[in-house]
Amino acid sequence: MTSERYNARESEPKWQRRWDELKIFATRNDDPRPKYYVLEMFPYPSGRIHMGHVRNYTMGDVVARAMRARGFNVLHPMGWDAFGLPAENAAIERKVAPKAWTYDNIAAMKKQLQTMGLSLDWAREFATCDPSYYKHQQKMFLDFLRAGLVEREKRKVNWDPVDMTVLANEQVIDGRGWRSGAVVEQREMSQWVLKITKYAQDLLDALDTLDRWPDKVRLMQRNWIGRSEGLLIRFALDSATTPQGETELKIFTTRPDTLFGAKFMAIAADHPLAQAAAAKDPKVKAFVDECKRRGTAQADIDTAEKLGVDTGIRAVHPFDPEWQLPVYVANFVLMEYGTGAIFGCPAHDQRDLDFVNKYNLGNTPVVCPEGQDPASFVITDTAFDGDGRMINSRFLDGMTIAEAKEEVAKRLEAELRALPGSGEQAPVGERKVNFRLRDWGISRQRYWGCPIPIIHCPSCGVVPVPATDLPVTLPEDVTFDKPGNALDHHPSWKHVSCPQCGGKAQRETDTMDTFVDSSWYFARFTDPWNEDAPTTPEVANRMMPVDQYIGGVEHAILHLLYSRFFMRAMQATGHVSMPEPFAGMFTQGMVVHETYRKPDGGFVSPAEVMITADGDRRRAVLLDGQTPVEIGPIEKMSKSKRNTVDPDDIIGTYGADTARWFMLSDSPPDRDVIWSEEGVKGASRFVQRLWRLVNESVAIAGSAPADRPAEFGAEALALRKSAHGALDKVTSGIERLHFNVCLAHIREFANNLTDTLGKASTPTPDLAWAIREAAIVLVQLVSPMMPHLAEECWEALGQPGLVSEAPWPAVEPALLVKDSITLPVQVNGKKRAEVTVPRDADNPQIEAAVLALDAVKQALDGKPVRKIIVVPQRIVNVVG
RNA sequence: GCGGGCGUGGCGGAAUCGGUAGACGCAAGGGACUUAAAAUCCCUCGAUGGCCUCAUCGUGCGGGUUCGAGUCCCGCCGCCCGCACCA
Repeated sequence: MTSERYNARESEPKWQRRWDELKIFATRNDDPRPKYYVLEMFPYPSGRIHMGHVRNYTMGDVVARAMRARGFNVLHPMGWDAFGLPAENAAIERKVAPKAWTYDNIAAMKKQLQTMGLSLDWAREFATCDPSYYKHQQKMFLDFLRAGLVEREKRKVNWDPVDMTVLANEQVIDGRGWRSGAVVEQREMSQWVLKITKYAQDLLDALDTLDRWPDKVRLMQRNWIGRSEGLLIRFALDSATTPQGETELKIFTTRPDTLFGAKFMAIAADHPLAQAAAAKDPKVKAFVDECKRRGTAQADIDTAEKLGVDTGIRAVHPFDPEWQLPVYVANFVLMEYGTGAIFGCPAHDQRDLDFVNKYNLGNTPVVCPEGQDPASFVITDTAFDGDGRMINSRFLDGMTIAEAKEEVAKRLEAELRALPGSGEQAPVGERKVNFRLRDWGISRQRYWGCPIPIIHCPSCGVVPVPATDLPVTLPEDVTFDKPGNALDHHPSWKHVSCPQCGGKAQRETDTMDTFVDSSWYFARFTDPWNEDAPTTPEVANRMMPVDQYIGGVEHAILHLLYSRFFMRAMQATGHVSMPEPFAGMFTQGMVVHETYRKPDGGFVSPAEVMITADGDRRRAVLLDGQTPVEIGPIEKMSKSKRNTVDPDDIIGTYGADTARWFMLSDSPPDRDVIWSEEGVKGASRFVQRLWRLVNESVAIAGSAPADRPAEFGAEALALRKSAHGALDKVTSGIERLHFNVCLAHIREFANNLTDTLGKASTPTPDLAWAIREAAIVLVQLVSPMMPHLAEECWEALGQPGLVSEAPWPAVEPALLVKDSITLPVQVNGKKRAEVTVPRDADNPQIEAAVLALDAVKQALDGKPVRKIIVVPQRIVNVVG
C-alpha cells in the first residue's frame, strides 16, 4: 500500500509516451471489426486552446475510449480549420505572413492538445490551408461546376467606400466599417454560388431520418430551409400610373385567402419596378438609395423601422378591375425571398399592420375567429393571424381559410392573361412551393482562403483551370499595406494565359468561404493519404458517416446544413455514396465564468483575483489583498471580459485528468458549464480519493482468491450489485452522452466501496474477491474520463497490459434484479407512506398491503376508497 | 424583428414513460485527528411551524388537463444562442 499522493505531473507524460510508442490509437482502414467514427468539430488555429476546446475534446475522447473498449474500430482524428480572417488581421496588425502565423499557431496548439491525453490518431492530421488538402477542394469545385451545382449570381455585399473593400458582417459596427468608420453601402457583385437550393426538399425530408440529432437542431434547420406552399399572382398595373415597359407585378403569397383584405403592394428597393420608378421620381430614388445605405445583416434589416414610399404606381386587384392598390417600395421586403414583392393585408399580418398604421392606409379584417361577431370584429394594433371564417370577402365569405385558399387558387389558375412582351396567354395565379433557403454564396474577396480554380478569359469567358494544373496555390510574397484583397494586389499572380485559346487572361482572385473547407474534412479523414482524389470511395463508404459528431450549437444551422449539402454534391460527383455525413450529432454548451471588475470599472482576470468566504457570501480582492473587486455576472469566457482560464495553467497545476473530470461533472453537456476554482478543487480531491481507494482495495483484498467464489455473502453481494449497477448505468450513460450523470453514479459507487472497505479490514475470501472486482470495475469506469490516473491504478491493481486496451467489463444481469421493491404510497396524490413488497407481488397483494397501513387509514379519514391505482414497479395511489 | 433553447435549495445539477422533488457534487456550519495548519474522516444542511419516526408550503409567474404535473397544454416574465462574409 502506498500513502503517497498521486502525482499527475509525473504520471501523465509517462502514459502519453507509452500510448504513443505503442501507437494504440492509430486506426487501420482494413481493421475487420465494426467501425465507430467519433469526431469533434476541428478548431480554428487561433494560437491557444481554450476551455471550450477542453470540454469538446474531452467529451469526444470519452466516447472514443469507451467505444474502443467495447470492441469497435474507432476512428478519432484531428485537424485544423486553418483558413480565415484572423490570419489576415494578424498580417495587417503584426506584419506576420498568414501562412507562418497559422502554422506556428497549429504547432503551439497541437502541443497543448497533446497534454490532454486525447486518444487521437495524429497520423491523419491535416490543415485546410495545406495545398494537399485544398487541391482536392478545387477539384471538387470543378466537378460540381460540371454537374451544374455551381453558378454565377449577383449578390449584395457590405462595401466600405473609403477602404474600397468588402466587409464581413463582423466588420460592420453600427453600420460603419470597423477600420475606416465610413458608413457601409450595399453593393452588388458577381459571386460563385453552390446550388444548395436544388436539394432543399431533400435536405428537409432527410431530417426525419436523423434520429440521433437533437430535435432543436433539426427544427432550426427545418425553419431555416423554410418551405412554404403558396400562390404566385400576377397583378396587372394601371398603365396610366406605370413607367413605360412595365405592365404587371408578380408576387408570392402564402395567404391568398386574405386577398380581399389587401390595402397595398410592397416591393423591394432593388426590384426592377422600384428601379424604374426611381428613375422618374426623385423621392423614390432618395428612398431606394437610403435602403442601400445599410449593411446586409438580416437582424439589422429586420429591426430597422418599417419604412416605405409610394411610387405612384397603382396595381389592379385580380378579382375587381375597379379596385386599385398603391405600390410602395418598402425596406422590409427582400428581393432574395419569393419575387421581391408582396401584397399587404394589414388585418392579418403584423408587419403590414404596422406599415398601414404609419401611412394611414386602413385595414379590413377578412378572417373572423370562431365565436366572434363579424360586425364588431375590429383590428387596431394587433393583427389576427389565427384560424377562423372568411368575412368581407365576397364569394369567399363563410369559408374556412383552407377552403378560401383553394378557391382563390382555382379561380386564378383558370384565369388567363397575356404575358408581358410575348402576348402568350398564361394563368394569373400559379401554385408554387417556395423555400426561404438561398443558394450558398462562396466568393470571398480575401487572400487567406482556398483559391477558386477559374480563369477569366476575354474571348473564352469563364474557363476552369485544367486538372493537371491543380492545385492553384496561394502566392507567399504578398503585402497587406493596402485594404482589400492581397491576391488581387499581387503584381503577377493573377496574370495567366487562357488554357483554351492561349491569350492573355486573369485568374479569379476571390477565394472560397471557409465553410467550404469544413464541409468535407470529415470525409478526408477517412483517407488523408490519397494524393489523387478527395476520397477513396471504398474507404470513405466504409468509415462514413460520422457516428458521433460533437460541437457547439452555434453551428446548428450553417456548418451542419452546408456539410449535409456537400455530401449530397459529393455523392452526385462520385466521391462518396451516401447523403448524410453525421449519423449522430451532439451540441455541447459553452464554458462560462464569473467576471471581475476593479473599482475603476476595468475587468480583471480570475488569475489576479483572490476569493474569500465571508459567511454565506463570497468576496473578491486583488492578489495584493487590499483592492476590493466586484464579482460580476457569469458570462461566456472572452478576452474582452478577461474571464478566461488558461488550460495550460490548469493542466500544469492539477493535471489533465482533473481538468477533464471537472469538464464532465455537474453541468449537463448540452448546457453551459460554469468554470470555478472550487469545482476544480473538488475534481482534484476525487482524483486523490480514487488513488487512495484503489490502493486500499489492493491492500485489503490482496489475499483474494483468483477464482470466482461459488457463493457470496450479503456484504459481497451488495458490493457486487453496486458495481454492476454503476457499470450498467455508466455504459448506457456514455452512449447518451449524459456524462454528468455517469460521474454521479461513479461517485456513488466509490462511496459504497469506501464504506465496504471501512467495515472489512480482514474480509472473507468472497468479500475480498468482490472488493477486487469492484476496484477493477471502478478503474475501468473512470478510464475514459481520466485515462492517465486509470493506467496508474490499473498497474497498482496488478492488471496486465494497459487499461486503454482492456475490453469493457460485462454486466452480470442477475445482479441488476432487485428481490423486493419499496413503493411510495399516495393518498389523493400526496405521499403518505411506503410499502415494501416482493418483486413479483401482484396487484391484489399490493392493494391489501397498502390498505392495511395506518398512515393510509389515517389519511383517508374514514372516507371510502374509490379506486386504487397501482403503477407496476413505480407507485401506488389510493383515491378516497 | 424572426427562428431555437433554457429557468428546480446558498450554488452546479438529478429525477428513461406524467408516478417518492432535491441523487451526486460545491459552498457553509458543527465535531474528530493534530502543538498548529494542510490533508483526511464523521454529522447537519429547501422554507415555515411544531410534539424532530409530524404537518403545511415548495421546481420563474398566472391559468388548465389528470387519481397524480419539474415533466403535458395555453398565456406571460427573464436570460442565452443563431440569422446566410466570425469560425
